Amino acid sequence: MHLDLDAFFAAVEQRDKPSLRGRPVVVGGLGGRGVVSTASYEARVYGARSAMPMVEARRRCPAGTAFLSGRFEAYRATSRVVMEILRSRSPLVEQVSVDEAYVDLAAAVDPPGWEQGRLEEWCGRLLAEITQATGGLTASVGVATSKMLAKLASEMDKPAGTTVVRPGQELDVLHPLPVRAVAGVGPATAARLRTFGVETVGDLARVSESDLVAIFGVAQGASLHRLARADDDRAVVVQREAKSISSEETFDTDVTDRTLLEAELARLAEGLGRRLGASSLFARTITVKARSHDFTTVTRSASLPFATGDATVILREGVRLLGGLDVSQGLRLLGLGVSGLTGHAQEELSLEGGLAYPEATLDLPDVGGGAEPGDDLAAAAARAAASPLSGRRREGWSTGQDVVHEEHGRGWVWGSGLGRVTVRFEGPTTPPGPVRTFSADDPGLSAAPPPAWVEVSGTPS
DNA sequence: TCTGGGGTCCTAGGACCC
DNA sequence: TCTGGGGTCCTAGGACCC
Repeated sequence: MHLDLDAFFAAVEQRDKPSLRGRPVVVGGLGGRGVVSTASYEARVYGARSAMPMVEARRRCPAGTAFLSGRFEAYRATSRVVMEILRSRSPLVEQVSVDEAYVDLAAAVDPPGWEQGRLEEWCGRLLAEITQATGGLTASVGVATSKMLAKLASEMDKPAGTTVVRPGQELDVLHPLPVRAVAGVGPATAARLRTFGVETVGDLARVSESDLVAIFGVAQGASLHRLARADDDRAVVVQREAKSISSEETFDTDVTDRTLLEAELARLAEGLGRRLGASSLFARTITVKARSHDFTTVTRSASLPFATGDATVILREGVRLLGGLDVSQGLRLLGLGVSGLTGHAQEELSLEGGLAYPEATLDLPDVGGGAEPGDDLAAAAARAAASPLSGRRREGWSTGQDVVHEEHGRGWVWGSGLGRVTVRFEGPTTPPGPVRTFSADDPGLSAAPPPAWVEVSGTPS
């Protein structure tokens, strides 16, 4: 079963503010460059749609339309109520977004059969309970033999409708639909298919798999071939772990000033650090995203040799990455993201023998783990190899990297034999210069200018 | 006043390792 | 007579979804 809450954001607003009931309501970004998140059914009459620029929605909707920026905490709270009801029916609930979920009815506590009428009645009771528990919101559901068909079914009788596609009916329902109905077919794929004369899912089903693979690649080609036949065995997955966290901001007017851009990065990094902390996650890869006045978008990313949850580390890397971009024409959007998420900061892993970070804050040259501005880096790297901590193994060793990490004069030692040492440093100070990497025996190491910070790493031998 | 924000997955090339 | 094959990781961009 697929369940979709009807005009969700707008419906919550109308529930909480009686004066909005029966009136057009548009929820979305109210700034100059905002777009519509949700339009109530009254606003859809005038052509307001999700993803439409807000100015366009304002042009179309009559006086008396409410334009709102949204109250996400209220939406999340209402969503939780609905998801709890779904989980009371089956343990296998996959929440796709705040307003959408799949439920595996085969795993239900009291699974309804396919008999005519009984299934519809079961869904009717579910929808009634949702409406009652949420203070009047409605949802639409679709039930079928696969995720794809269930989702298509849920869209067929909106709002507050139930649609069942029974076994054997799949292709009769699917094949007349436009190709856009297939999961993974968006505007670009639909346009390419049209050049081959493929308009409907039925047309798509007549294209050979080898042709589709030749045109769209292995993954998408094979997927199109199967989905066009209603061959969809994707499982209902209860919860997936996050792979990335990001935050971005579109400016009301394009920004050229690097000081302003870096201030924005600081704001974004703060938020990311907070969100990482809230979920006890740490990230290795930092990504900066920049969109220009002409809407071209570039990303720059870099992977740290360690995982971090620290906003200042994320910010420092973000500023460095932004430094490599040309902002002279102005940016309309700036974003910052982290990925390569793990549940443990490598800094916090303990060493065999009971030596644990951060208690092991030591004078760097003594442990041989790093160097300070002005140090002879080649000598420091050599000392690292000769460190008394050499030979210790870090618990949970997995990557074979990051033996020693030093930052701002504090040594973080992850002991190991150092078979080969590389010194990576960033300099000079503000703004951060480029990061350069040297191997220990590189003569350029001694000749390099004093760095702002140094990171020494090696490969365990 | 053209085009948000938060995600996932895929592809492709290059570096690097054995 | 120049230079294989398999694999992983990293980076950048694009398509797609809600």
